Amino acid sequence: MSNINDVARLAQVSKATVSRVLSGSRGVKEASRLAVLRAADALNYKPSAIARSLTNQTTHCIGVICATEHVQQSTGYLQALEKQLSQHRKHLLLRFASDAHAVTQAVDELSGGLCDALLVVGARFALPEMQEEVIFIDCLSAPAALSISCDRRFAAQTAVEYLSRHQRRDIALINFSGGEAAQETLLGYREAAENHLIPFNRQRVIEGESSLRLALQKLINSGVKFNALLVTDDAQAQEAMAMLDDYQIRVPEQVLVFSLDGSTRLPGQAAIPAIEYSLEGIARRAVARLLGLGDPSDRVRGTLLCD
Amino acid sequence: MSNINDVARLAQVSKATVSRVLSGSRGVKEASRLAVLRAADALNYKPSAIARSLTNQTTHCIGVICATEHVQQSTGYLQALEKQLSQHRKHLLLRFASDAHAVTQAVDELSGGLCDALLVVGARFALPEMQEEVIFIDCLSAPAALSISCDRRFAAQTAVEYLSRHQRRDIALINFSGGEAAQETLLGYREAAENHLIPFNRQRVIEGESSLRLALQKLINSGVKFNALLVTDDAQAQEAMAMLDDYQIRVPEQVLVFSLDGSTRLPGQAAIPAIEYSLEGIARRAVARLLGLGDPSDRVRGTLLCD
DNA sequence: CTGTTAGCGCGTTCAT
DNA sequence: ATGAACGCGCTAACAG
Repeated sequence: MSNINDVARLAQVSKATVSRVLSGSRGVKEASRLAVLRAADALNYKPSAIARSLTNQTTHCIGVICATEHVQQSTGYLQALEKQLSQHRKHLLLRFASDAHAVTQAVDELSGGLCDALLVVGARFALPEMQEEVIFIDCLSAPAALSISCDRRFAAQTAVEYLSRHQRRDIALINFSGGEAAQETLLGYREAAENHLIPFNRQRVIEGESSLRLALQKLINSGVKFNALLVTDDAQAQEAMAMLDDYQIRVPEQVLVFSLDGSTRLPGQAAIPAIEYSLEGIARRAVARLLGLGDPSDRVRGTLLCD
Repeated sequence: MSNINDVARLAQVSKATVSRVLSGSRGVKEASRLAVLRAADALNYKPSAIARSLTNQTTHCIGVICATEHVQQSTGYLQALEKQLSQHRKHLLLRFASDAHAVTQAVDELSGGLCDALLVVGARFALPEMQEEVIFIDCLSAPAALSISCDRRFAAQTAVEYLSRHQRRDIALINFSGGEAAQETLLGYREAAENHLIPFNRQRVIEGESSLRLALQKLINSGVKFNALLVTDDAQAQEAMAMLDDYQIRVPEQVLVFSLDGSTRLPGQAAIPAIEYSLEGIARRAVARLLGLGDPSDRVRGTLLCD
């Protein structure tokens, strides 16, 4: 592979001029400009990305750590992210990690100057603190200031309104097990209920259970009536439906299951009503934040999705 | 971020010694070894991957260009590849590309010294020649010497044997539209048929049609009888089944559809018999080839998959 | 407008 | 065993 010196020699100019032409090309005589271009072309010269990185202290690489539980979910994100990144001439360095330890390790290995920044996607587990420049997408337990966060309050409100409109007023909620996401969701749920004159019944809200099965079990055991069930995502919805089926409770006739996040749903999957977030929108914001643009307090609003 | 000079200064040795200690070479007094280690730890020093790359002329990055038509297919490959690559301490630079032009562009952008090698996955379209170091996975129209290729002959044989065992002896084949893959598949089909005393009927083999619909149309119009249908992959199988349904032909009672490649099947998808290739095995071979190991003529054999 | 010089951070001689 | 010096390929600052 030829380097900048070869081009300079062939074009009869100095390295600096070659660099100027190929980088910002301002303030260069047209004659030498052409000479450089011609020489570069003749030698099939490609500037070395590494040498550039060393000088500029920037690699144009963004590390993406996929911590998605169900790998299928990651595909949509990856595609959306890659699209946004390549539009900004950034490269995507991919890494999968299925637990906190693996994430930490991935962060370590990617932060030897290899990446300009990191993105962690879909971590459902507790994450350790990190000093690197990291943005979190769809992660629970991540500092809000560094997260692309969904407007969960809005989602819950929208869901309750939809259900109310469909004469489902006994709405149960199996919430996130904690954190801001849980608070906001509950807030939206209560607000919308109030607006629609639906009395609040604490027994219909399950929080803090470690698994959906336990939560739903608790709900059913409590004996409280419900004809709609709000769950936090599609995976939960699937589980819930399977379990309701075991209990001979018909879906959606007896209980309408609603997913508060159906964004990573696959084409062939069962269509239950859900709030859907635009992966492209999320990716766009994430990339904007990486570039220092965008407002951290800005939240993504989902769309009601029902056939 | 601290650099090698800082460490050298703090450890009261020269850069060279620091480098020796951290690069594992022997011949360093134990005292200075410890001093360096201590200093590096104190400064939280990480050698710069980029500076290393510049001197070593190797980045440990492998570019992966996903040209998969249905993006869901890529997930399995990506996961398998990332696993193998990270085991060899390599990084995965991801790129999606949906046509030949996009692939070319991706190759261009990734080959400025940024990657040590490239991997193209799942291209179903014609690819241009490229001079970079590239390995092709699951691509049609790629030089055999650079491909991780499946033993299609074996797959077709296995399929025919399976069908014959299930009393389906009128086996139609909608083959690849050309290339070595088509030849091998046909070869396997004929060999197995011969072994099982199934007479060969050219009308049952459709080749060179641009789409499955056209091919199947042609097959049906020809009026030839068939009670089994071999197609090249799951996407084709889905289409075929939809079309057979339109024709009121019951699957599998009247026609058993068999997919010659069901590797990237999703969990929830309809289970038809298929040959499945181990994504891990494929990824392993691909990485081995990148590292200069492995035998180019070695082909991956699939496994019969039926519920 | 252009050439020269000095790094970016590290690995690797080559002397000592 | 170890330090000084050079080079990887490129860009930025400074002269001219």
